[in-house]
Amino acid sequence: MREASNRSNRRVVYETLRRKVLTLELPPGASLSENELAASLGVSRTPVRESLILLGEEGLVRVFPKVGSFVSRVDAERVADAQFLREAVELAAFDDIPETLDPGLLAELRANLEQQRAPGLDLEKFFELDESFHHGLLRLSGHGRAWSTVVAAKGHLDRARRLGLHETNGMGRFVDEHHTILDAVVAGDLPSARAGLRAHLRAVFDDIEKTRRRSPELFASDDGSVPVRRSIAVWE
Amino acid sequence: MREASNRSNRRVVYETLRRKVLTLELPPGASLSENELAASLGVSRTPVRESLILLGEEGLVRVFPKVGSFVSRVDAERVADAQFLREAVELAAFDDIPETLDPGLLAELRANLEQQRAPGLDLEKFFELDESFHHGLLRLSGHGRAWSTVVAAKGHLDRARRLGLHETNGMGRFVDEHHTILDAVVAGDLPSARAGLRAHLRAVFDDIEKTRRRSPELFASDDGSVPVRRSIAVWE
DNA sequence: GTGGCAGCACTTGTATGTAAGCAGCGTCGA
DNA sequence: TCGACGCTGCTTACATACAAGTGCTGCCAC
Repeated sequence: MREASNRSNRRVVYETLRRKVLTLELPPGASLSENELAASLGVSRTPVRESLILLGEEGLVRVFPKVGSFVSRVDAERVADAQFLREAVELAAFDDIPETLDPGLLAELRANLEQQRAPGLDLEKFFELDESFHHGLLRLSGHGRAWSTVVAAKGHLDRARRLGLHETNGMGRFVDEHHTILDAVVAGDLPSARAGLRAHLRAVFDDIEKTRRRSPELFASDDGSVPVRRSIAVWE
Repeated sequence: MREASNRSNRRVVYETLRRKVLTLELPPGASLSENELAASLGVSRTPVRESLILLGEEGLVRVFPKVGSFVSRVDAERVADAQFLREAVELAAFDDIPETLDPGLLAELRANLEQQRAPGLDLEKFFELDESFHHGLLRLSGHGRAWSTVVAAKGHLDRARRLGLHETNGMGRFVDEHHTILDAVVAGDLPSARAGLRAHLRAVFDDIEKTRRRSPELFASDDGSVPVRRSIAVWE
């Protein structure tokens, strides 16, 4: 099956840039010249440009015609929007949890949680497991495909979370909450599962808000002006 | 190609194509050659190609490398996904309705409903008003910005609705439901508003399902094969 | 020193050229 | 008759050339 080849140059460039933006390797405000990126990635401007357009639609990049392209600042409003959307979707999915859960999927979720408990877990690996866990919760109710929309909308939220966890180092608590939620689902106690999930997502959000109050400069809202070219400390 | 407009060619082409796909002026399966479109729109292939990539990300167009680009068939799974997402978002918004509603926004919504009652309402105009109404409901709770994500996700749903309304001609009932919902919100009766909205959205969905059973060929799910080139009756 | 202006360097937007792959069709051989 | 095979014309993917606008920079007049 020749599906739109995942190996196309554009796909590679897009995924590379997206990852770098989300992991803050490309920090908010960073300049993204089509020419520079093309040269450094060893491709022409075309796939780079097409990737920047896609990232622009996602809100992760701002393109100023004839001026330049820049990684967008973390926008508190967009973070709140994404939080609202994901909470709405993940909670609504619980309404459609079937009587008997898919055993294979359940095993997958348990294995995932096991890995979250691994000692010395890398931060990026944790995020990966966290994503997979929440996606799995949606799949339990047959709404796994809605996850891609959530993912596309929550770029700003993810960057904010990374900023927060860099500062608080408190991912252990989130892992505990994951266990509690899954246990409630398995026990068929949906009200508890709902409450637990809502509290979990809200806790993440509150964490972000704390970070925002502590380091407001990271969250300066995008008002349409071109970012000033200064370096900002992103972590440490 | 002189554009006195500050809107880029790409934006114009993108919006034109998107509108034509959603209104079924470009029916599912239609071929979208970059060259042909560029010639007929009076631009080069570049903005056309970039627009097709964006529409591809939205799922409205399928691009087969080295083969061709086609308007995607209405995919029942994607319709269901969009229905789930919009219902989740619109219902969750009701949780955040403020005590006192924004008077200007309320007046806007009432004026909108008034127009929905206009005699001999054009179908496309109705869809426009419907969109605006639901967006307005979100804005009442301060979650207006989440609408754009819903819009981006519900392309397949919109096409399915158009197919359904062409066959049933029953938009009057939906207008009544709009009134009922808004009245409940204004009265502060959120449980009724929630129930009414859910029933409303489900009714739309059921309507689509009826159409699907009647005309399954319009909904053939996209399995990765290139559409066969045959003409299908889209309405009438 | 300072204000103003011209020009340059660099940006994205658009157009076009080149590469490479699939599909359909006609031909040719058995 | 029928199947294999290569040609041909189309497609998108990628590279590059050109256009047009922006903002910095440094020179120059005062």
